[in-house]
Amino acid sequence: MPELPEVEAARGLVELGCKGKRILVARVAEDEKVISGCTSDELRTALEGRTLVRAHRKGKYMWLELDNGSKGPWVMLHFGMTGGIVVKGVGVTKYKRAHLESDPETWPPRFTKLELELEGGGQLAYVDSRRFGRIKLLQGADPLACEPLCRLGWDVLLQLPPTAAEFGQVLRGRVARAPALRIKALLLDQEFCSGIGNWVADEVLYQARIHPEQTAASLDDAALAALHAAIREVVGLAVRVEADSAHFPADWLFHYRWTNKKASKDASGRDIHFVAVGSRTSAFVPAVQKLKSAGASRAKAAAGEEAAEGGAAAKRKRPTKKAVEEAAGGEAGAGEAPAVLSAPSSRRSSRASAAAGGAADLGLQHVDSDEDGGIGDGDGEEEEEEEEEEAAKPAAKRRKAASGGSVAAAKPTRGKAAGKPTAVAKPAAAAKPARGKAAAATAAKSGGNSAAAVKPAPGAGRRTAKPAAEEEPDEEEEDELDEGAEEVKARKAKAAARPKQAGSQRATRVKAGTAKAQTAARKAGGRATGGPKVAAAAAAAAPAPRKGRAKK
DNA sequence: CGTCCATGTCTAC
DNA sequence: TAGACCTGGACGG
Repeated sequence: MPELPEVEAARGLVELGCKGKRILVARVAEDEKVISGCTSDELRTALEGRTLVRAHRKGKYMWLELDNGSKGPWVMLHFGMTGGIVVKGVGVTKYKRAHLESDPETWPPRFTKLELELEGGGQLAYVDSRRFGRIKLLQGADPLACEPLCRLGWDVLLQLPPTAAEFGQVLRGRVARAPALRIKALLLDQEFCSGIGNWVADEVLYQARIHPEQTAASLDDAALAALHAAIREVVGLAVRVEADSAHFPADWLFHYRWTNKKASKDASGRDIHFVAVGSRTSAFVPAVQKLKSAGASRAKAAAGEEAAEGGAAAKRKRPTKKAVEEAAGGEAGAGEAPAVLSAPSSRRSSRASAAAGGAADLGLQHVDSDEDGGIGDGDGEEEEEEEEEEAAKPAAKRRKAASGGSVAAAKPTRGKAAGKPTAVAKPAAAAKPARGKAAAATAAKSGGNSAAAVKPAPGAGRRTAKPAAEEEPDEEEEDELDEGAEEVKARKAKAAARPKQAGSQRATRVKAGTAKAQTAARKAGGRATGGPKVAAAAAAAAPAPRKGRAKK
């Protein structure tokens, strides 16, 4: 999810857990989707025996510097939507992502694609359930000159133009060639600036009070200045709290946009609307973020066009969801004084800006010059964190209120999420669909994803026979299974205590998987070689493949 | 069950 | 500017 703040947090995590340590063993999953551009053996070889010197980052990409004389290769990591780093014993506390929360006992975590065993006993894993993430080797002395990285625009944390004026200049320069480009789309364009993802973009626009569909070219100086400040503030703060949303200010839109219940409202009770910009959902608050079409609508706005605004937005989002119903609703008088928004915002702003500004300066020279930096980047800001924590409390409360009773379910759900996978996945983990169509027919397609897909190094692991040797699971898999058994017990106990929903749902799912697994053969091919060990178990437990989901 | 949604790229019509 | 690519969770029936 990683958008810049989370990747930065992951970078810090990697340095925290691995910097200066030698990599004794590297296990790489047979997943040529995620491990791209090189074989898993090549990746393993590049890592084993080397010491991790540093972890660098630009935008949403991160790469590892090894003690190979800076001649490469460098190990590049991208997290897609669901990727992340887990450090045994540490990662769990650092990361708040539900899908990364796992029992410390469970190792490697589910969906591990790369696992490092470090000297001194530390262990680190790169996980990615959806497999949109990428791990690849970058050759040469300058990773920034390599393919994915060389196309990235300035990093929004380290290379944000220091002044609003400069920022405006850069932005206008880019926009000159695309007068119709909407600001949201521009912010998401990694070639323009790197690191902003969907939620950061929405948050930034919300704070800057700019409508996501506003044409970038139409933004005046004031708007650009607000945008500049908002980027600095949102990104800076998110990074300082290590991307832990529990520490985001209570008034951030972030807390309200995903409360999948109809009437979403922001911290001040204003309606949140949704529009698709560039095929991504944009959440915004029409009461604060008004769409103004250059000049012309100036008059309109003056003429009290509030309603029209809402209406327009509603129409656009129409295709999306049912949030339309409440489109017409109030707004009438809601449009005023965004107290919460402006007051605390500006208050924080000054300090946040100062901090981020410094980073930006450094960044302009060296993208990754933040050396020790990263997480707590720079000069003392501890006090501020405390403050954020304070702010976060109300956030949690409000969130509950906003999402109705669903929160009650959300909590347990999480628990379930953490528990269920292991239980269900254990067996699944042992399954590795083969490439053959025959195998494809039987094996559910979850192979490339399982922790067990992590193949031990030929030397270190032991038998790495051909996929043919499907019977016996790797020793490490066995360990896992054993280990899992106990946990399953514990979890069941817990499950019993929590709302029945969770339990029954789980059962249902498993069954569903079975049924589907039998029918679903289709696209089992692809990654995950390794062989269909325990295909039966797989069929029984592996979540079945979803059919084409061409949403229409 | 089925349907929709998701923190991100990448690629065709 | 729509799909594709993948998988899991929430929710509706």
